[in-house]
Amino acid sequence: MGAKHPVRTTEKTLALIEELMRRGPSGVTELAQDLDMGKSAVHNHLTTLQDHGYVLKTGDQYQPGLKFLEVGGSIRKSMKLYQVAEPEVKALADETGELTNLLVEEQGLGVYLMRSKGEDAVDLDTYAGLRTHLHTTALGKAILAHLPEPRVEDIIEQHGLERETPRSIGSREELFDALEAVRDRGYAIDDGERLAGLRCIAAPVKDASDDVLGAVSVSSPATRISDESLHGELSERVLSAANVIELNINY
Amino acid sequence: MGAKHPVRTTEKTLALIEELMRRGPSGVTELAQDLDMGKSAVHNHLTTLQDHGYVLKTGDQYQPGLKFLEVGGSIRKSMKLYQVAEPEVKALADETGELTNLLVEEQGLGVYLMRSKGEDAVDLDTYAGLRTHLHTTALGKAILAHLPEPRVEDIIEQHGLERETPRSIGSREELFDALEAVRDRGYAIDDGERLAGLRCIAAPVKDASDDVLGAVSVSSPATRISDESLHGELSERVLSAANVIELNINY
DNA sequence: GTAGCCGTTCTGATATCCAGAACACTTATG
DNA sequence: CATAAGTGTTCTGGATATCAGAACGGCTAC
Repeated sequence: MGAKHPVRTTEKTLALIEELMRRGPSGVTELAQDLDMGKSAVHNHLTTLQDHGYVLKTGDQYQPGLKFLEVGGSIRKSMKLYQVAEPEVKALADETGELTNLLVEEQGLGVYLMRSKGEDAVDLDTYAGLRTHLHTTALGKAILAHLPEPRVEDIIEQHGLERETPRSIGSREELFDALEAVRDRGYAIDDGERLAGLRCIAAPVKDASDDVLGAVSVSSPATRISDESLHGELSERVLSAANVIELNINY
Repeated sequence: MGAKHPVRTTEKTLALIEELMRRGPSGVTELAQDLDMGKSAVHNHLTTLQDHGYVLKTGDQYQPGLKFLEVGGSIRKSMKLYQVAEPEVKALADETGELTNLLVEEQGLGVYLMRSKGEDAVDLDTYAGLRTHLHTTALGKAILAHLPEPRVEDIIEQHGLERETPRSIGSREELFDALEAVRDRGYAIDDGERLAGLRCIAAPVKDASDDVLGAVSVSSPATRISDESLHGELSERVLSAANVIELNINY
């Protein structure tokens, strides 16, 4: 997807922002070294970004500013799926007491749109905006299972099937078997594949023409959740939440 | 705060992003017209941003992508105040059943870091990342009241004191009187100043050296909240939440 | 006191951005 | 069904803005 005529100056600005994110508050000299740019160039970019609110300066340290949250928050708020799913995902967290999530696919990756913590929820280090490989989570598998097959092939091609933990999916065959199972059951599970001792169960949200819009999940420590409840009450709850969202999204 | 040597190309990229936010999904030609740029320039910028995930293309329409949420979410997650305040603001919403908020000051404006909806919460169109003038909300007044006076003068100079509604603060004198009252009471109120029929009550969060870090608030419809509870139970709850955050933030 | 950091400013050679024209394609329209 | 008018995309070269490097001023350290 490489641009035919990329704007190199813009790419430098973006690289600078991402470096700032990685490093946190930083000085001009260290950034210039890490990015192989002159100090003056870095300084020009930083002050320009500062003028527009994207970068803050405190003392001699620069850091990314909350303007990014404004842009991101505004985009999320404008998404129909978020608008109708938000109260349902929250309700699901309150009902179950667990951690619930909403994921969408963008450019072949999963993006968490929100999470909601119930009373007894585990504390994962996911956050709204976080990106993840689709084949490594129940949420992602729920989405992949309902994408057209050529699309899935594209995504594998683009992002690979890196095995994140020993238990996780790491081959094309494993993945397609898993997706088949998801379609049969109606929901996807993750039994310690991403994090030992953590179980997730996820259901897809589809629109009127059966295209998948995203997925909803519940995450729970394995100690708290029996096999029966995993495939019984809990899956019912997740499927029901997904269903309510589907109904509301099609008016 | 104008940069001495602004990077004009970067400014064009940022203008493009903000235009995309305002308009939602847009075509190349309309963007070029609105921004007074050539079509090829707009196209080059868009494809560059797309390569890096900041812009998405569906059909012939471009739109801003969730990468902004990733950057913004990651910044928020790295903020100490957010980490310790998040569970408290949520607990405050559960206790009171109302809408609760967390605001910080950045570049003279208020930025909502989060909001949490209790069972009976009103539905405002605020969202995480939204910016607001400090003098127009209880949250903002709670912060202004505890900033050094020269800083407050700077902010007035920079952003003015536009009156958003007839009841809201619109002069330097009104503001300083209000801030004095906030310091006396310990909390700030907004009685229909921003939205008719909406009452807010906000308390500042300060660090060990008494610098203000942000503010916490509860928003409630006036019909549900008497004068006694406003200045009694409810203010106690907000102050208590702010206090817990202060304790936790200083270890 | 002076050596070594830092961020900031300045300059001009040079890399690159971008207007405009041409192209490919789809959708209106007579 | 032709053809006109819209779209996004590609290409080019001359104008322009970017950026390396050097110089500056303000720190802190020793």
